[in-house]
Amino acid sequence: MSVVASRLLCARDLVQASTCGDQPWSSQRQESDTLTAQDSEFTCLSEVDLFADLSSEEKDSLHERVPERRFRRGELVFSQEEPVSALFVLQEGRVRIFRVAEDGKAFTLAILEPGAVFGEMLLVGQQMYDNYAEALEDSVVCQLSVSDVEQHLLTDPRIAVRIARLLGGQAARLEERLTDLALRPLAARVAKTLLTRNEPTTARSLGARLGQRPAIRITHEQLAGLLGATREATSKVLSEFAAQGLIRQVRGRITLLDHQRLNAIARTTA
Amino acid sequence: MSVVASRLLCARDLVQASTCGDQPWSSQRQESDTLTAQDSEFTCLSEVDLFADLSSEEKDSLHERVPERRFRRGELVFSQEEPVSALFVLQEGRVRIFRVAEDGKAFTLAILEPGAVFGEMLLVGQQMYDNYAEALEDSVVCQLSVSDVEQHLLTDPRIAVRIARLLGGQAARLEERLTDLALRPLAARVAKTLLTRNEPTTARSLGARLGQRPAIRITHEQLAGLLGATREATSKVLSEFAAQGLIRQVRGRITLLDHQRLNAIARTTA
DNA sequence: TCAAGTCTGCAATCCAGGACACATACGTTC
DNA sequence: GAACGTATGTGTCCTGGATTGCAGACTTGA
Repeated sequence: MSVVASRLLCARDLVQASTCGDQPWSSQRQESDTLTAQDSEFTCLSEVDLFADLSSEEKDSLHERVPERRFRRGELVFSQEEPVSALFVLQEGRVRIFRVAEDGKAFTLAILEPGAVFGEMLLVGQQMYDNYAEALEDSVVCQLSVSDVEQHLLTDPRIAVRIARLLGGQAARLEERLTDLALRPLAARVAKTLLTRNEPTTARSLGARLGQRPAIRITHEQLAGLLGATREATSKVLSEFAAQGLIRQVRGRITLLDHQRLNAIARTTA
Repeated sequence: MSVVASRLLCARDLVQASTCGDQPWSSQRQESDTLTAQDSEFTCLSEVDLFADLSSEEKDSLHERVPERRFRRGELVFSQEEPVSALFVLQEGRVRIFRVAEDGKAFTLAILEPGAVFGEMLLVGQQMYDNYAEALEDSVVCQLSVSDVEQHLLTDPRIAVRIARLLGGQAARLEERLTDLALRPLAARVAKTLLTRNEPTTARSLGARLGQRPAIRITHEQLAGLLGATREATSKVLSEFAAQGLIRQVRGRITLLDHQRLNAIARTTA
């Protein structure tokens, strides 16, 4: 049992990544183009249901004190050397939360899309986390400082409930993944992950909301890290899926063709 | 990769279990005897830090409306047929939370000791859980009904924060287990689990607090279920540990002898 | 337009644990 | 104290994935 090697090194020395060149969301854009043009411009706080209960004045006032930070692909948003000191909202780009074992192997806890909140453990005082967060592409995050959090969030009962809900949902999903990892073969986990990844969970997958499911943007390696499997094994499963017409693959993105059968595979046990 | 078979059947038809005969906590008793004699008599609410912020009057008032329920060893506290409809506090006995896959294999999410709160997902509205809860021995639980919860807990900001903390801690532990399952060999997981099980986490492991660590009360099979491994594989690891003088085993209980080396093994990766 | 890095495919080999099949021992019961 | 159920010890065989090594296709930056 083990996992993708993606040594930390990879994550580190990628401080080049041109700011121009690649438009990370380019393809998504193509597909959801007809929608609102400003869907990559949201204010950190709107659209994030953690703050849904705040009036717009409150949001504005909070928003003013929220610095925005940019990370280039490969950069670490936080790590052990630079522990979580704020609550983050991913505004643009994609971020991977992961852990690294002593031997360098990594396991991915989550791959976040815009609208996601992370660093939430800060909220509940749990600090002992050796989690890392890496920008998978050039990203923009807003960070609420600890004091912001304490003043505006923990004191507000409406938000406290939202936080509880957030963490509850998280725990639920973790329980699910844990039992899947324990009880299901790789193929099932692959299928399941693809299916959930395909759902519009985050705040702004506008295109998706219209049934216009875009391709899932993920590489075999990223998927493997999320599954606790090797890239090779994951690739094999995906190839088989493709051969059976369940999915279509194009370098870095996967389109689901047969939800039905994928679902069946996801429920597989032995 | 897979797991203990303990078909659900086992959990069901155990409706005999003598009420007299065995005193579940008998051995613990022996070891913490010198302490307070009423440590198995706590009021559901005191000692449970979820309610720590309530005044004793509040606790009393709440306590009156809290029915106590007894379950015999093997009985299900909740299941899919009888979904979670309340928030439970384990007062006496031990309860196992688990899930069952389509093929009958089970994975144990937690084994709870007195003072533990469960059914917490109810708190955050998440309902889609196919979790089961089974009494591992004759047990007593208090149950707060949904309306109790809504009136007294969700509305109270102090408690909302406690809930968030509870769920946060849970998520943290799940993340840990998930990455361990993905990255560490069985032996490491066994060692780690033993070590954490040995810590006094729950509200009342009074004996333990004095460094007087009692034996861990768990069978190989239960441990295996918790680890996502087979009973056989788990047994083998434990035998090796015993042979190396790391632990001592007596039918149904395990005593740790060499925390040092166990810790080293727990950090093992390949 | 070329070189370097990234992503995916493929195959051979290895091995931790799973699946089974028993055997023994302990404890509970009557 | 006989008998059954539960807990543990072992052994064999078998397989899903891990490991390793490499090759071809795409992308991207300069």
